[in-house]
Amino acid sequence: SVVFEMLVDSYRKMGLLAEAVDVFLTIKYVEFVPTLLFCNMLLRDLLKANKMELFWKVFDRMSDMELTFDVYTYSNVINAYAKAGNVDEVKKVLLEMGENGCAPNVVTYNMVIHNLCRAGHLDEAVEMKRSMIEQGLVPDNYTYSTLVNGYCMERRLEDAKLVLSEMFDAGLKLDGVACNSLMDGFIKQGNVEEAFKIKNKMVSHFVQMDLVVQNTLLNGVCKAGMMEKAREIVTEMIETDTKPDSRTYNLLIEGYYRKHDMVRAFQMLDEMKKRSLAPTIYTYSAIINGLYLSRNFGQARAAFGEMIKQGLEPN
RNA sequence: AAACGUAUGUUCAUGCU
Repeated sequence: SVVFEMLVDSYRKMGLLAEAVDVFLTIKYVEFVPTLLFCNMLLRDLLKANKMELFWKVFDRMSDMELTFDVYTYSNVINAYAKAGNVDEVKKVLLEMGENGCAPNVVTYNMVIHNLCRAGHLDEAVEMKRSMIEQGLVPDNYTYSTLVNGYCMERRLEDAKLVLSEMFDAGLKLDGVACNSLMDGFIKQGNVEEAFKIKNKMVSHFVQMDLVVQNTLLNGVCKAGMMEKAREIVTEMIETDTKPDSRTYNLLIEGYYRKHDMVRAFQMLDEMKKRSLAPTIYTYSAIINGLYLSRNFGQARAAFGEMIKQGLEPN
């Protein structure tokens, strides 16, 4: 069995998943049961690589073996159904695992709650939080942040705020991810001011301003045309050693082109390249839109050509 | 033998609405 696992492992690590699965499936004719961890890692790789047919083949074979699945196994199954957008099956996994003697934990519930939120079933998601408490589990930062984000996606910002206070009342410290979801929610409603109020709250609670938060705020000010404020944010990022990424520059480029300032937009593109950040399809989209807006169709076409040359696929 | 090793939340572009 050691040789067997080494063989499958080698294939896995070389990214030859089809081969790994082939070997795995020969188990039927061999007289041993592989370890659960080993199977779980194979499932995880198949999920990551989007090889869903292989995933289910392996899972079916696992079901035929003398294995008792653990929470990791079921997490993989949940992710598999989630990938297919099948929320009903996701919920069923929760019941099934209970029947099979594997009690769902906080992570399992969080995954289900996340998928309910994604499907827009917020009431069910909240209900799910209630039942996890009934099971003696304690909702954590992920649980609350997921719900905050769920409400934000539905534009129910007041409800989102309530969850945030609930989290705080539960004794959890102010969570940067939850705050970011809320800020993003307000920004998408055009309410930059409210977003900055949340930022100030973060500062007063000593919550780290990370790259994601700064990009969120930058998105707000750039969309609002507040480019002086945008420069301030970037300066603050550099001072606090939060390295801008390609999204940061994409947002700046977008902000400037919306103001018909292609000179500064191109300056941002240069600065981005100087920091050895590769332009993405978003970068080129912004540049092309800007050039189109200023009626530079030739340059727009040239930018498109350059994008192709960089090996970026137009979508 | 033990330990280690596998699962969960947030940010960017175009058009139509």
